[in-house]
Amino acid sequence: MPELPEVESVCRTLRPHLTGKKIARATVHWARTVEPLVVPSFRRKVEDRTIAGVARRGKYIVLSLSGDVRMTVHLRMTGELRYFESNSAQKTSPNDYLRVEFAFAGGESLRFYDIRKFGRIRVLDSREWAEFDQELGWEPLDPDFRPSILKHVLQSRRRIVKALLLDQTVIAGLGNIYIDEALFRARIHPLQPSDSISTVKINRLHTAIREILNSAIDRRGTTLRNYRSGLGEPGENQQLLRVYGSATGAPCPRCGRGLRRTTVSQRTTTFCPNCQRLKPARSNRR
DNA sequence: CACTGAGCCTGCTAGC
DNA sequence: TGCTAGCAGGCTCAGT
Repeated sequence: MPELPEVESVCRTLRPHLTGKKIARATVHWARTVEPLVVPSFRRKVEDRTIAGVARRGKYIVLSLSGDVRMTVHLRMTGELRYFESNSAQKTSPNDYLRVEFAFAGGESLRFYDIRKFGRIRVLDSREWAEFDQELGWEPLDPDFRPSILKHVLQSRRRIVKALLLDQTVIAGLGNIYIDEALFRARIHPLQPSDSISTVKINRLHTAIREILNSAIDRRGTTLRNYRSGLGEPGENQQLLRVYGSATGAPCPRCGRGLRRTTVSQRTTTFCPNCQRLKPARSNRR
C-alpha cells in the first residue's frame, strides 16, 4: 500500500527517465482511472506536452507538464506507475492490469497498472493545482514541519490521534503502515485523544515519523504485496516493520508481551497495550 | 466539527 | 480438492 516513502521512491526512479520526454499519445484502457471521467478531454490535455519534472506531494506523484499543467497520479492500493524503454516495449500480455498508457515519441512508455482500479489520474491547470495543493496538509519531511508544528496540529483539535494522522488535509503522506510504526515507536496509544498527549511524547512522535519515513525511503519503500518502484523493483523496508501486520498475541519487539490487533478509523491497527498505554483524556491547559 | 459507513475493486487465504 | 466468505485499505460522499 503505497504511502509517502513508496511514492517518493517511484518519483526518484522515474525522474531521470521522464524529464524532457514528450507525450505523443495517451491511451485509456479503464476510463474510471481518469478524473474527471472524460477520456477525450483527458487525452487532449496531455498529448503533445513535455514532462518538465517529477515531484511528490503527499501520496501523489506530480508530473509537471509544459504549459503550466500538472498531472497527478495516486496509486491508492495497487497502482504501479512504470517506465519502459522502447526495446522492452510489449513484454506484457494484453490481459494484464494496464489501465492507462502514455507513449513517448521515441517509443518509450509510461504505464499505469492497477489491479484493483482504485488509482486515479488527474490533469490540473494552475488554478486547480493551487486548490489541490492547498487542500493537502503538511509535508512531514519538510524542514518547516517542526515539533512545535506537530504539537499545534495535535493540540488545536480533539481527535483520536491515529485518525488525525491519517487525515491527509492535516499531514500529507502518512498511511496505515507508517502510522502504526510511528505510534509504536513513540509509545502512544492509537486511540489517545490528540490534545491529551504530553510534549515529551509529541517530540518522540515527531522524531519517529521522520526517522521511519527516511529509513523507508532509504530502503526504497515497503513491499508487502504489489508495490514496485518506477522501474519495477520491490522495496526492502518490510524487514524493518516492528508491529504492522503482526497477529494478535505476537510478541512485542520491545517488551515481549502480546501485541493487539483492533480497528481504528476503519483500519486494522496493531499496537502493544503494554508499551502504548491509553492515558485518561484531561483538558490540557497551559 | 468529528465520526461512521457505504462504495469503489480484485486477489488472496483461512476455513469448511 | 474446490468453493466461499472475509479481508486488505485510501479516498470521497452522505448521513448522524
